[in-house]
Amino acid sequence: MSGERYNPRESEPKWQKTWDDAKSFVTANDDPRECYYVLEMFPYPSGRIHMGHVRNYSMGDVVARYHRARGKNVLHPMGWDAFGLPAENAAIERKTHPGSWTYQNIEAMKAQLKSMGLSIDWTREIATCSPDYYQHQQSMFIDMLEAGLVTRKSSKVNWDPVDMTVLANEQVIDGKGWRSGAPVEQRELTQWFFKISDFAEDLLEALDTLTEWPEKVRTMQRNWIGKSEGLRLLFEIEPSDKTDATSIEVFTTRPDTIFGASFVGLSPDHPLTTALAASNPALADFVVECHRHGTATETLEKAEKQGFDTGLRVKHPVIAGATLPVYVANFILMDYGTGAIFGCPAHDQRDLDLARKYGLSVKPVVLPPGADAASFEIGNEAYVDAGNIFNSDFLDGLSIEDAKKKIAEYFGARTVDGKSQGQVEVNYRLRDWGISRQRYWGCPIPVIHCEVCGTIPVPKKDLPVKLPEDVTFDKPGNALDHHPTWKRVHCHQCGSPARRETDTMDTFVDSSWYFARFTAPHADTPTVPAVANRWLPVDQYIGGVEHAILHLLYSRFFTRAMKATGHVDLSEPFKGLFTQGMVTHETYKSAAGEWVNPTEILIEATGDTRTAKHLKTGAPISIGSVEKMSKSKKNVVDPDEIVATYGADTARWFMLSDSPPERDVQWTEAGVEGASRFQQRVWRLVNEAIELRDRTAEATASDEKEALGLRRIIHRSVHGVGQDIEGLRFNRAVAQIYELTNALTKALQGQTGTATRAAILEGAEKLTVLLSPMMPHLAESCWEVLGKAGLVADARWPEVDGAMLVDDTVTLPVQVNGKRRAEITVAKGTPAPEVEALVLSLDEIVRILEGKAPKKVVVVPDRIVNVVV
RNA sequence: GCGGGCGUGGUGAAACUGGUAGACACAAGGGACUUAAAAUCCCUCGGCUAACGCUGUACGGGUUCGAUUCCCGUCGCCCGCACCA
Repeated sequence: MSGERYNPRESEPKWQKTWDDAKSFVTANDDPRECYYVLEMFPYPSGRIHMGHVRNYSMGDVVARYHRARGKNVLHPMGWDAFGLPAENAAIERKTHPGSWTYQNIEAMKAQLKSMGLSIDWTREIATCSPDYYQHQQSMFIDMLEAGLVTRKSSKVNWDPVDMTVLANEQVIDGKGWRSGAPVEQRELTQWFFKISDFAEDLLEALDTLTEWPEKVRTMQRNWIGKSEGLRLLFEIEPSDKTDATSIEVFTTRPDTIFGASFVGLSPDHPLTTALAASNPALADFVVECHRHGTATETLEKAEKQGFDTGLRVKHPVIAGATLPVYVANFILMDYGTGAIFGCPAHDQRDLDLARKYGLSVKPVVLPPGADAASFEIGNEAYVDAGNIFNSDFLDGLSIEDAKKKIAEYFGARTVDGKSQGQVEVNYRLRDWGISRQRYWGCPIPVIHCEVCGTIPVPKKDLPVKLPEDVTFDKPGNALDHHPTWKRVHCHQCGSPARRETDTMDTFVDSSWYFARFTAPHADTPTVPAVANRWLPVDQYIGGVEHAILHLLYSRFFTRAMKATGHVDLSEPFKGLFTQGMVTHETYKSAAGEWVNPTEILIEATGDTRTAKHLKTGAPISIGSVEKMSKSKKNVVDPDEIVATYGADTARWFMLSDSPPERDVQWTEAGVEGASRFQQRVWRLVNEAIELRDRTAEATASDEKEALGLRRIIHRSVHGVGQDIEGLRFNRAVAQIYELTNALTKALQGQTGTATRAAILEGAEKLTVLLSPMMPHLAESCWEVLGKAGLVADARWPEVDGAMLVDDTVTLPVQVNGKRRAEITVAKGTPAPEVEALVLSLDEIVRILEGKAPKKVVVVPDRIVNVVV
C-alpha cells in the first residue's frame, strides 16, 4: 500500500459518488442546529468553467466544509444566472433556441463543477431562465408595483446600438456599453423603473452596519450613491420679451459663495433652454453642438468649457440693484440637481474657466488662512479649500459652514413667486433603476397595455407569463416584439384588445434575489418567509470585486423591496462579503505578434533564464507580461485539463496557496506541480504512519519529551488552521499545514518510542481532518487508510487541548540597543527583575558591556529584553 | 482631479494590538541513492565580507529602549469614480 502513489483519477470520482449516494451535502431546513449560509456568486452558463470559478468555488467550499465540521447546519447551494444576451447571440449564430443552448451549457458546467468535488446541495439547484424561477420574480414585480416601488416613465436612456437595448447608468462604463463596448447613445423611451432612489439614504446609512464587507466596496457604493447637501435657490428673471418665465431654480452646495456669483448657468437640456432655442437658431445650434460632444467624446473632462449668452438677466439675490447674465453651458448636467447652477468663478474651477473665456467677473469671497484680504486674487486656479468668508456683507468673517447655515436661513425667510427662495435639500447621484430591456431572453414583465384600462398587471393566477418557444432571430432587435401572436391578448378586466409588454427585465433583477430563493427553492411562493428569515442574511458571500456596485447594490435594494412586500424580514442580504482576486498567467507571443496558448509551447530553463519555443514548429516564442486569464490573450488554462492531469484536489490546493485570496494569483506550471507533490507527500506520510501500529516500540528516555513537543505542534496547527479559515486567510492555513506535515515527516524518520509513535498517529489523523476542507478527496482516502469509521466529510473538527497551546518555558530574544545579540530561555511568567539579572550574567552580554553598567534594561515579560548601553 | 489600496529576497509571500524581518512555498545551486532517468532524501539560498561583523522591508525625516508596523514629506504602482454645482 505505502509503495503506491496516490491516484486522484481513480479516487476522486469514487468519493464523489460516495458523497452523492450518502446525500452528504443535502441540507434540511428543519435541522435544529445553528445555521450557516455560505454562497459564491452563481455563474453565467457560458459552457465552460474557468480558473476564476475554480478559485471562487474552492474558497467557498473550504468555508462550507469547515463550518460543517464545526457542527453547523450549512447551506451551500449552486445555480445559474441563465438569462442574458449571449444565448441570443448563440441562437443567431447556430440557429438554435437560446433555451436549448443555455441548458446544454448548464449540463456541461455542472459536470465540471461536480468534478471539483464541491460540497454543494444540488437538490436546490435553480436556473433563472426557468419559469419555476421567473414566475416568482413576476409575482414579486406585481407586489412591488402595487406597493409603489415600480414606476413607468419616459426618460432619456442609454441605448446600446450593438446590443440594441437599454442600459442602466451603472452599466455604462466610460461612455460605452458594459457588455458590447459600443459607444452609448441617448434616446427617449418609456421604461420600467425600480425606485431604488427612494432608498438612497437607507442604502447609504446601512453601509456602516456592514462591518464584514471590504472597506473598498463600501466606499465605492458610498461614492455611487453620491449624497450631497445643498440649497435650492430661486433667481428672479428680469422682465424680457424672450420668455414668460419669471424665475430660475438652481441647486448649489456652496450657497456661502453667493456674493461671488457672476452668472447663472443652464443645462443645454433645461426646459428654459429648449424654450429659448425655439426662437433663437444660434442657441439651437449650440445645443446640438453640446449633444454631439456630450455622447461622442469620451474625454468629457478635457472638452473645453463653452457657454452661450441667452441675453436674459436675473436679479442678484443678495446685492441690491445688481443683475447677472444667464448662460447655457455645456458642462451642466440636466439630471443632477435642477439642471441649473449659479456660477462663482473664484471658487469653482469650471465656473472660472467659463468666466475667463467670456470675461465675466471673478470676485473672491473665501479668504485662505493667512492670506491678505486686500491683495488676494484668483489666478487660473479656483480656490476650493477652507477659509473665512469676506467681500460678503453680512457673511463676512464666518467659516464656510457657518455661512452656509446663515445664508440658508436668510433665503428661507424670503419668497420669490410666492415660494420660499431657498430650501435646504439633499441630492443623490443615484438614479432609479431602469430595468426594461428590449430582448427576448429575459424575464417577461408581467403587464398588459389595454386600450381601455391602460397599463395593468397580469393577475397572479395567470402567472407565469411564459416566453414563447417559437421565436426567430432573423431580424435585429426584440424577438419577443417580432413574434406574430404572443403580444396580442384580451384585457382580463374588460375584454378589449390589449398588448403584452414586450420588454423583459434586466438580468440583474434575476440575481437580486436568488440567494433568498435557495432557502426554499421548490416553494410555490417566491420565498417561505420563516425559512428565508432563518437562513438569511448570507453569512459569507464570495465573488469578484467587479460586482461591487451593480449586483451588490441592486441586491441590497431588492431585499428591502422584498421586505416591504412581506417576502423577507430583513434589509441586508449579505452579512459577510469577500471579494477574491483574479487568476493570472504569463502571456506568450509568436514572432509574428500573435498570442499563443501555454499548451502549445515548451519552456526551457537554464539557470535563471527561461526561453520558450513552439511545441510543434520549434519557432521561438517571447514570454510576455502576466495578465488576467482571457481568451483574447490566449493565456487561459482549462480546469478540465488540470483536473484530468493532476486531480481536483491539486487544483484546489494550488488556488488556495501562496497568494492572499483577495489578491491576484498567478497560475504557474511549477506551482501546480508543487501542489501535486504535496498531495503525494501526505499520502506517503499517512501510509508510513499507519505501519507504526504494527511494529514494536522501544522505550527511550527522550520519548515522552519528544512526543509532547510534537503534540504541541499538532494542537497549535489545529487551532491556527481553524483561525485562518475563519478569517479567510487560506494561504496562511496552507502554510501551517505544510509546517505540520514537515514536523510529522521529520518525527517519522527518527521515531523509536511508544509515545512518539502515538503522537505521530494522532498527528496523521488530525492532519487528515485539517486537510479535508481543501483536499477533500485525498482526505477521504487517508481517512480510510487510517481505519476511521465513516467519512471525513462528516468528521468533527478536532478539539484543541488548550494546555498544548501554552508552553511552560519561553525563549526571549536579547537585544542590545535594539539589535539581537543573544537569547535566553526562562520559565513562562518569570518576573522582570529576575530576567534582567539572568540577562546581565550572559557571557555574550558581559562581553559587550565590557564591565560598564547598562543605561537601562527594558524587559517585556515573555516577549523581549533590550539592554541599552 | 477626487477617493481607496499597495510598495518586504530571483519569485508568490509571512510577521497577532510597535518586540528575533523573510515563516511556508516556488525557482536556483550543490550532494546522496541509481547503469541511467524519474521519484525521493539531505544541504545552501537578501546584500557586502575569507571571517568577526556590517547592512537591509520604495526613498528622506520624526516619535520610541525598540518601527515592515505609528506620524510627516517625496517617488512609484494598482483599483474605483470622474464636468454631480
